[in-house]
Amino acid sequence: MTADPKMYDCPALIAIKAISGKWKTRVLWLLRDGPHHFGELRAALPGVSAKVLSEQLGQLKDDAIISSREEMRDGVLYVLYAYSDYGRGLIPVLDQLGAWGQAHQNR
Amino acid sequence: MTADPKMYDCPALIAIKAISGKWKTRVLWLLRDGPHHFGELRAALPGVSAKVLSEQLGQLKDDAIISSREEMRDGVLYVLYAYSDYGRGLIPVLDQLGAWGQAHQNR
DNA sequence: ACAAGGAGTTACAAAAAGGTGACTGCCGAC
DNA sequence: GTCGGCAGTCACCTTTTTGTAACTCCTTGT
Repeated sequence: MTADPKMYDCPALIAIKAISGKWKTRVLWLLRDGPHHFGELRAALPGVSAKVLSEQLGQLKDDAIISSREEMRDGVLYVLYAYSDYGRGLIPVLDQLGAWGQAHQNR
Repeated sequence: MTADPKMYDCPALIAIKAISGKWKTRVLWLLRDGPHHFGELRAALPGVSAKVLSEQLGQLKDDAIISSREEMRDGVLYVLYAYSDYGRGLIPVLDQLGAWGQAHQNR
């Protein structure tokens, strides 16, 4: 990835690769108003499978955009996902992307 | 697409769908400094096939981000691709995406 | 011991995206 | 009329991404 010369010509592609995926932007959208655990995300995203959600959360974690912490509640384990400080830097970008997307939708 | 309720929750996804594709951002990058014809784009993007380039140019045209016009030069037909006025509105978004991508790359 | 709730994982299947090589259509020069 | 340069298209195949269903692990309460 870093060794790919074609990538150099287009830094935007690096950003896109980090946030594209059928559910990633939606997850990132949901996490704006605070941490959510796996089951909440799953319930909020009708149609997502545990497998794919887990994969995409893993990729967002690998990119350090989100982080997770475990929490015991009532003897049951919850894994909470939230933006990392680094990941929060992505929010303005997502906002601008969203603004353009919305305008594009009803053009 | 417009009828998909899940889309509503995440306008950023609409934008991403419009610009994601292995070559779209790179094409958009090249078109910043003026129109280019098919063969030029192809030569500037080592590894792209005529089929896929043609497909992606078609999608960018369908989204009205770029436009094309034909031109005769030396008895040979060239098809020039360039940003549309509407598409130029995407440039600041790509810039911000690129800035984040670059920072992300060497984090 | 076992049930219940949460968080995944695994093997497999389907769908979408991208790639290949050969082919077509157009136009003007020879 | 045939050749060369440009802009694609077509049928087919490979790779990547997403989806499905069944299953595991962990912890506390009964």
